[in-house]
Amino acid sequence: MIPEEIKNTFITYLKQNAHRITNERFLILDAALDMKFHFDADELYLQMKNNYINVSRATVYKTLELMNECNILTKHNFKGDRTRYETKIGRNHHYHIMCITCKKIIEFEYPEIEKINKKVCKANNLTMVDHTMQVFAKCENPGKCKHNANNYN
Amino acid sequence: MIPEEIKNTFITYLKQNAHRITNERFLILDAALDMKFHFDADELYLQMKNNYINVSRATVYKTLELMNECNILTKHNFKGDRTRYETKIGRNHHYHIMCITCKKIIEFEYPEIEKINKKVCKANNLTMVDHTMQVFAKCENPGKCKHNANNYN
DNA sequence: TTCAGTGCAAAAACTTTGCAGGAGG
DNA sequence: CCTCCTGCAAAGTTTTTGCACTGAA
Repeated sequence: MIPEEIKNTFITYLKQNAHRITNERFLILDAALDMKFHFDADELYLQMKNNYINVSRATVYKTLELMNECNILTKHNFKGDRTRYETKIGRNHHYHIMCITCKKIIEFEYPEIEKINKKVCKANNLTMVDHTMQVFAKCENPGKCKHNANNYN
Repeated sequence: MIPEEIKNTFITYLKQNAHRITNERFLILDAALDMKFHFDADELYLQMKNNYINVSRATVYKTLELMNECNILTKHNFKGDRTRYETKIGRNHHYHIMCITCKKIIEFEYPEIEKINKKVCKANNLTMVDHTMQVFAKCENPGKCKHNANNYN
């Protein structure tokens, strides 16, 4: 079930940009919101297939891009890894630390960073639209990671 | 001409990790240091070819990875674009704003962000190794970007 | 009715790998 | 002399595209 507010955000964006309202787009939005953590296009496609929701890979890629454009999703890249997505809904802006030892990801919030970025953009006659930060770190004792983190995949 | 200090950093890293000291690796290091801005593996490969320095693409990819590991280079990704590299030599850590209107890139320094990240890592029993941030912004009047920026490519 | 969206497969773009020959330690 | 490195081509991975058909407006 897609929250009304998000659905409206999506519909508004589609209409404003002369995109059509299609059932596939809502199926993909719904499935993306169900993904608990970061995911990539192919994972979402397979997840949907698993649930007998058949849309093509091409449509998944295109729709994720639309959802990124209207700020329902953020894209992340961790140094050359495939592009991963994350829904923004109900979440404050946050950053990612990847443990280079165990590949797990820790998230943290730090509102001041957003303020800094907005300020710098303004000083350059720009309006900030989005920002992402990836921090890479390692455990003190490799092989025995004790930090509290999510699985990457 | 590769600065002695960088050369030594590279050699030390190679030796410590049982990698061999080869001529190709120095050719690629040299060429990478000559690149003025961000570049990707293929651009570097073609640039070298242009200068009649023949090494294979595979070797370029592998060597860039080594140079990243020993902190001579940083990797960046701008939302799904290909992996781009940047030499760290003689530069403070800095961040990137990409104008989504004209695709140009502005760099800025802000040492406090690094401090914040180190602090957060420490709080999670981690040691920060690296970090990258990409800010996306747009001009006030699209089509007439007046900010002072570098070409992306 | 019209034109954007879809699915499919094929292509493109980027990166890694296997292997045979060559060179560093 | 034993490995690791290199170059090449081939394969792998991820993403985009062309095209005929379908369906939203």
